[in-house]
Amino acid sequence: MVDRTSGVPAFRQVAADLRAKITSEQYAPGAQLPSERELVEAYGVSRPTIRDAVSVLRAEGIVVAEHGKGVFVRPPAAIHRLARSRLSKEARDRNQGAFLADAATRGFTPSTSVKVRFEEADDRTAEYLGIEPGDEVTVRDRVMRANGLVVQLAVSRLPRELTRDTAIEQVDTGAGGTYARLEDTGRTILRFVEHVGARMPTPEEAAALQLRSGVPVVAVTRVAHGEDRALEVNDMVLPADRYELSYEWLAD
Amino acid sequence: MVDRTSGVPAFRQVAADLRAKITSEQYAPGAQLPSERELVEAYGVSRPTIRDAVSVLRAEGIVVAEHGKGVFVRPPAAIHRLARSRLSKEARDRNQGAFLADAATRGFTPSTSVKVRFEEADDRTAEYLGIEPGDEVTVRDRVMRANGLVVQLAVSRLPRELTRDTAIEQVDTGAGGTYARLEDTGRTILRFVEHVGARMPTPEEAAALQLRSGVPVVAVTRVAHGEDRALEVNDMVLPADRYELSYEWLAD
DNA sequence: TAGTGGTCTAGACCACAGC
DNA sequence: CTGTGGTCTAGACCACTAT
Repeated sequence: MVDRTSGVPAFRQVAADLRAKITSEQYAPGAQLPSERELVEAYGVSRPTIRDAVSVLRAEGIVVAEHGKGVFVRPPAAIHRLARSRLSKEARDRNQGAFLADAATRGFTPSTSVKVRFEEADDRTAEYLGIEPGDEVTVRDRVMRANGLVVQLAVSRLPRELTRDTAIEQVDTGAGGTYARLEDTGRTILRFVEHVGARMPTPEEAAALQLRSGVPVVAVTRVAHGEDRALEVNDMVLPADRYELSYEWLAD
Repeated sequence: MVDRTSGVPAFRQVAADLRAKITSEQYAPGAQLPSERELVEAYGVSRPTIRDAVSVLRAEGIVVAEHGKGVFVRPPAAIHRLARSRLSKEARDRNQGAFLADAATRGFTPSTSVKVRFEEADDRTAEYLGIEPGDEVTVRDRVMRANGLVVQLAVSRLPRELTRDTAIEQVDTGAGGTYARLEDTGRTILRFVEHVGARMPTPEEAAALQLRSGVPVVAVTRVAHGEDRALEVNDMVLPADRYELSYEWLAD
């Protein structure tokens, strides 16, 4: 039952009570919550109020609703750790790039869909690549799947002049991937910089990644630098409930 | 007006229409949306339906509601870049640690509240620190502010045996911070590992960080390793709309 | 005082899951 | 078929902001 004199909205009281029962494992991971109509009885409020309470927990990502079945405590997802050291030259030479390198060390079957297009650099891309806005860039738009499930979206952009007459402008870049083809042309990759942030997905991303509500995405922008210029900027989007990034460096 | 024959729920149609007007800058960043009652007229649906539509956009973090004033397109927040190279020994020696190092290079006035306590290691902490669950750990719980605004929560845990009779068990650890005191005892920090993920904040975190709805947090777990063992595990929580982490490494 | 968003009710009907 | 969540209505009153 809710306290009508406390000043705290009824739906927040219900949400807090349900949350407490979840964190105390009175409702364990995977367990079903009482139905909305049962909660109406239990707390003495109307169904829209119960739905407001449940939607708070859904936005927090701690429960999921399944139409026709019920509301369930979200079980913790299996976290994949992506170690960035996999981008070493040695690892690149062994296979087709960072994503497949990761697949190889784990048990899953990777697949990738690639679309190649050309566009004019926007301000942000131009800044990262050290070129002028409007300059032509080669865009490799990739959807990566593990066992058929979409797990990552990635969009690479390179100055067109670096990719002309190379397999980078083809869907299949061959062994070693984009980075190997860049090195074929005499460009050496010396340094990587990654910028890591998080945000809520766009509706398109939520659909592509099959994200449940309340799950943010991790947005990674990786810039590959050569001897005298930036060679590639790669924008990656990963579901935050399935991935964790690991970085390691020496203290001095 | 909504299309009642499409099968798409009315509130999603309204949300999609408003979202399109926002991304096309018909409603520019910072601009006020029409009031809910005006939207009721414009789309020919009831107010709860309009509120459902707006709450979709709020969960996506693209609008913010201000009680008594209106609903506004969220302007892009200023992003602070936290470069992890600031953890070099040189930088540590110059000041009191990573957070103050960051403040020094920017214009803001930093302040920190610290609470020290002791507890038994849980499974996760024990695993990171290479100790047994139940072993005593020293916990430094910190709230970091920039110009008074809470910008980061951090909880450090160290094996108690490493901190006994050191300033690490005091609120003020002195020049160079925790890492410098560890090195005073002859422990050298050789390696850092960071695990980066994202999730929706708990209600406590949302309150402490003054997070608006629809803003995730970036969760960083940093482990500092010495010559033969892990010395510290630090769990940090940052608001994703204000921070971005930068990592840099050499390709080979 | 007027306008805004926030909360809440008591229903109704629909769509989906499972027996 | 029953029970579940999903959508929607037409109001009501409250709390906050600004004039």
